[in-house]
Amino acid sequence: MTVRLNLLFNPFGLTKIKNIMTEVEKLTEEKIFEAATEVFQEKGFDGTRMQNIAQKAGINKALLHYYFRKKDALFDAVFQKLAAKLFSKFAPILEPGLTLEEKLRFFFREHIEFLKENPRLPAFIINEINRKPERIQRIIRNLDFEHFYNVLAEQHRDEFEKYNITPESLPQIMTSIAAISIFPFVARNIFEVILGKFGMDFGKFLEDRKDFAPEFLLGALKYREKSKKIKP
Amino acid sequence: MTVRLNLLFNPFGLTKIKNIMTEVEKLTEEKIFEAATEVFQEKGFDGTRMQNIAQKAGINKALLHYYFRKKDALFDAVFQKLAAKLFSKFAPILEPGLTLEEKLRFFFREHIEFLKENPRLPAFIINEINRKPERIQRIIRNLDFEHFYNVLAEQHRDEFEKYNITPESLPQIMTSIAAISIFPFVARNIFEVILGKFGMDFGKFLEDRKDFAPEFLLGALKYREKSKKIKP
DNA sequence: AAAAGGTTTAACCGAACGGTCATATATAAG
DNA sequence: CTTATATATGACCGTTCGGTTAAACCTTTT
Repeated sequence: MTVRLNLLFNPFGLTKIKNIMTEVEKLTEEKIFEAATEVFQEKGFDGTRMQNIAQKAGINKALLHYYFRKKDALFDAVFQKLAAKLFSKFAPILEPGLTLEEKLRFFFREHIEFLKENPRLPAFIINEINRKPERIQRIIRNLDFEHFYNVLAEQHRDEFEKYNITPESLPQIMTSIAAISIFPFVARNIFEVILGKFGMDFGKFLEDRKDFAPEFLLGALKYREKSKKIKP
Repeated sequence: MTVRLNLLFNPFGLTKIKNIMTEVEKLTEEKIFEAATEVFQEKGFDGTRMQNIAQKAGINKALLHYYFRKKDALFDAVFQKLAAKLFSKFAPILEPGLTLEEKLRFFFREHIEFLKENPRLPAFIINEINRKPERIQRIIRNLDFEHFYNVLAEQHRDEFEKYNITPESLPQIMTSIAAISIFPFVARNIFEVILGKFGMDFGKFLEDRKDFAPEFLLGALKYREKSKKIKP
């Protein structure tokens, strides 16, 4: 386990081969990783101090460098894991047996719920990507989007036809779906204050959004259906 | 002018009263401010080095502290100006004489064009707010949202009725509008790579979006009109 | 022209940071 | 028990950073 972890987290060098892994070691490495995940999300790469992570993990700073030799290495491990976590939540879109409508309702409900549990995740990923775009490119380049599109178009050929979803408009629609779901969390601090001015609760707003978002999106799609003939 | 600038930028202390301001001084202060605006947007507060700003402004680091005594003070000045710039772009929504449809089309076109010219602006504001939420609260608390809502509801009473826009759904709709317009810029580096995989250009995507966004949103609103009777 | 006050600079300072090292402690193997 | 190896620690190092200082320079006032 530790070997596998080190291979994942520290791909650049000296993964020590150990026959047996002590329970303590596993705990320490996990404790570090969890502490780092917290601090990096809260403070960002530049704002994070190794001392701070060590403190939160309840260990010495030198021990931090014993497990993850550089700040970069530790950050990369955390970033990669969190990015995968975020992107994996789009996977259910490809599950078979559901109509497009059903998928949309399911997606928004599950996605917003997931983000409620990981509210700092999207802003963290987005900020670090803006700070150093190479990070995401390495991750995204390995994903097979052509496959993604083909499966989706195959599964929903009729609905794509009905709603006039073309290879040209699909990116616009997908972007809007992601935006509607993610943006409230990214700009949470802004909306929270504004909503507060009207005596509204952000938690309530999010609960409402689980229903509002799919209805909103389906409305937009269905209207395309109506106006399809007018503006082909 | 310098006095006014210093009052704005450096509200905590010693605004030197000068009868006459030399041309050089104005240039220096402006040069610093512009350099700081660039660097802060690119690197964020934590990633920015005062030495780097001084270099970009073509001056000495000590002179930087002569004009803006602390990094915080310089950052606050830049942040406040940029935040105002970003939020001010929502103002046209209150202009009289246009229908809701016209406003939406106008807003998306102008807003996306503005963001094309200031692509780093939204991500910068959002990140720094997440890093230190107090920043935005000070700014937002002074805005009169009740007035905003009243004017809007007054101007478009018929359309609000027609599209079933209520005090409860308006935040959802406004959030979605902001999201659809801003999010592509915030997550630009992600979308750019994905679009590239399909041989599509991000610039073209944005141009398309100026038309797509309002149609999309109006579709969603108009569908509400249709289904209003079904689910009141 | 000389005094005064604002502007610019090079040199400097202390604190904080990422990272290392020597050493100690714990664990497993022979 | 002894040896070897992995794990943990406190002290330490070189560098970088935000910020300061003292002195030089320039412009305006008298």
